[in-house]
Amino acid sequence: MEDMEALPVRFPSRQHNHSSCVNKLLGDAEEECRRQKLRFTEHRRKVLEIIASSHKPLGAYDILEQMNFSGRRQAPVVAYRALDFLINLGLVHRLNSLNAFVACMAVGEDHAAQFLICRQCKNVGELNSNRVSERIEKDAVEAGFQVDQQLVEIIGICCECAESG
Amino acid sequence: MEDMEALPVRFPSRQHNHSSCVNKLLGDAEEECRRQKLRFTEHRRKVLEIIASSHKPLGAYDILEQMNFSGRRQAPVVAYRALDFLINLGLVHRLNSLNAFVACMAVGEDHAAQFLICRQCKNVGELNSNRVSERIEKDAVEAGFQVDQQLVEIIGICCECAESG
DNA sequence: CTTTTAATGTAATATCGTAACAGTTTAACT
DNA sequence: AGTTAAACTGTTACGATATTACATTAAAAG
Repeated sequence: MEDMEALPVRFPSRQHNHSSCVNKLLGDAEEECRRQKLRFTEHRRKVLEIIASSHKPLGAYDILEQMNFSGRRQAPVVAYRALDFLINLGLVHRLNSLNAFVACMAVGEDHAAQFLICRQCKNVGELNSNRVSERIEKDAVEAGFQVDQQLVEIIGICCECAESG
Repeated sequence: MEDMEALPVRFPSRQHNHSSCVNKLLGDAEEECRRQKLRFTEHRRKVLEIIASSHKPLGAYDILEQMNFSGRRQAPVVAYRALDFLINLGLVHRLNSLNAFVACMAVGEDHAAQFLICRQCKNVGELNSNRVSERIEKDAVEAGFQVDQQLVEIIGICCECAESG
């Protein structure tokens, strides 16, 4: 018998409101940091803001470019440090196939992180299917392998791009 | 009802015979090139040989180091060109999480390519579960996404490392 | 044997990411 | 408050990964 629960897929529609995403994520970040007694510093806020303002993946150097607070160009390590922090907190994901970063769309949901990468519009969604992660886990175990981490990146064409030819 | 077909998993055992892997793969490569009227040049042969001689993933620059035919150090692009060729032919896979390359263990089998990466011994196996790839395909389609390519990399501990503590 | 296509050689450069270490801020504890 | 420990920042330098561009040579097709 097939499991019919709804998929928690998140794919950004073309005309959705970015600024509400950003605010939601900044709020989540603040709260999470308060809870875990971590510091949500200016760099970290800024990097999260930059990433959250784009549903297209950004490279570390793209982010860096947008970090010129005071006209000063920051060193790469500044961006990487903030990214590490945000990734550990689960607020940002790294896309290995692109060497790029996206904001998490399911903060606090303890989700499998599977990515849908549209090679036309470059938007990235999260599939987050427990069926997929469980299938991987089961088959790996059956093969004698103990799973710590799953990286799943799915490249193709998103719904909206498929419709508009 | 659960699909019970055997998994075509390939994980290299510690004492298996590398040289037969290498010969098999070189033979497959030659045959495939003859069939497709492609040239199996010295660079390509050498790179495949180097990769096939290791079940641990190799970086492009590791490969390059082993390409010193005549004492001359090759330019990086030489390795990358050969790698592109071999990847297109399906003889070599790229591991995005490691920026590294491994020989295919299931040449000509038209397989889903899912990788089991042991973070202790660094060996890499192929899970190649159709159940996984079909699950991904189904769920992505259900989410309105048209899949071209799946990248699945599973990080953990292999059977032999788990046994030996 | 010439045309065209594919592969190579070579240099330069782009892109991505980290190490090391001194200095500063913040939090925690007398 | 004053002291200490931990975390964060600034800065420099460098390492690792990958591509562009273009001139040359080799191979296949006609």
